[in-house]
Amino acid sequence: MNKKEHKECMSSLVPVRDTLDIIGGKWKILILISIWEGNKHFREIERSIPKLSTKVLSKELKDLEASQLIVREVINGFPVRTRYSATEYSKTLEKVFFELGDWGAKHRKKIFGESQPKFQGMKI
Amino acid sequence: MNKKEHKECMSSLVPVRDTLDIIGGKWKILILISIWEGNKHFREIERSIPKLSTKVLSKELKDLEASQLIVREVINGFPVRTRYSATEYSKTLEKVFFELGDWGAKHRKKIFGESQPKFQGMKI
DNA sequence: ATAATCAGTTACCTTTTGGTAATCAGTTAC
DNA sequence: GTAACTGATTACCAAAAGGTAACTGATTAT
Repeated sequence: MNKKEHKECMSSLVPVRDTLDIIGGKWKILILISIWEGNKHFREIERSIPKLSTKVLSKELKDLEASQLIVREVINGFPVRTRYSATEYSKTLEKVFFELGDWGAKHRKKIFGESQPKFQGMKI
Repeated sequence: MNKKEHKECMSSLVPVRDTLDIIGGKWKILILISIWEGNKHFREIERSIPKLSTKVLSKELKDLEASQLIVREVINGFPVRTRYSATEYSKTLEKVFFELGDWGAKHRKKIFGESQPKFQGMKI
């Protein structure tokens, strides 16, 4: 066994980690999907995702903005409102999402049989 | 705005979360790739991944085994050895990995330009 | 006047995660 | 006989993540 090659062979993994750093974690994709589905405002997004606190939402939105997946606009008005929207760039994640969802669905069948749980039953 | 639809629309997300629960996190894919690349034994895998501690590796291997992505065999012998190997089933993750890596590579280019960091430079 | 809405921020505390070092038993090399 | 290797497990501590509740300031509805 040639131990020389151990460390170098892992470099293929860096981009994979990059992606997971950006969309991984408990909330990022939930939030992205919520915005894709049409939720635009802070409270609206918050209410669309059970158990998500304002503090965490606030932080995650900043992360997503920094990754250029969403845009934040402040609308001056009576009660100040902000509008979050998904960028064109965020749509490049479509294939990634499709594969994640596809594998997850098949895996769920393999493990649990045919049952398809509701969002409620999700362990968050 | 019809608030009725908020909760139901998120159900598409469940399988995506399932997948991320299984291969997400700091170490899971690193370990899987290490095994795919040919590392078979506990110490061998440990040494192939900088900064990975025995405690965490031990836990992650159990998780991966529970997800049926790897198999653990104990080989009775002089110093007891264990052999970890990737299952056929783990190969169904190929497309997922490809998309994760592909998006990550493009994203890295978008953010940093052409530079391609070594494994060493990885933030772990 | 009082309460509620909007979009957050802050302080405080708990839970989870992760790292370090010691230890186990058995065997081999020096 | 002493050290080192194998594959872990355990106890102990540090850091990170996450939850709760209070509060901002302006406005509108009761």
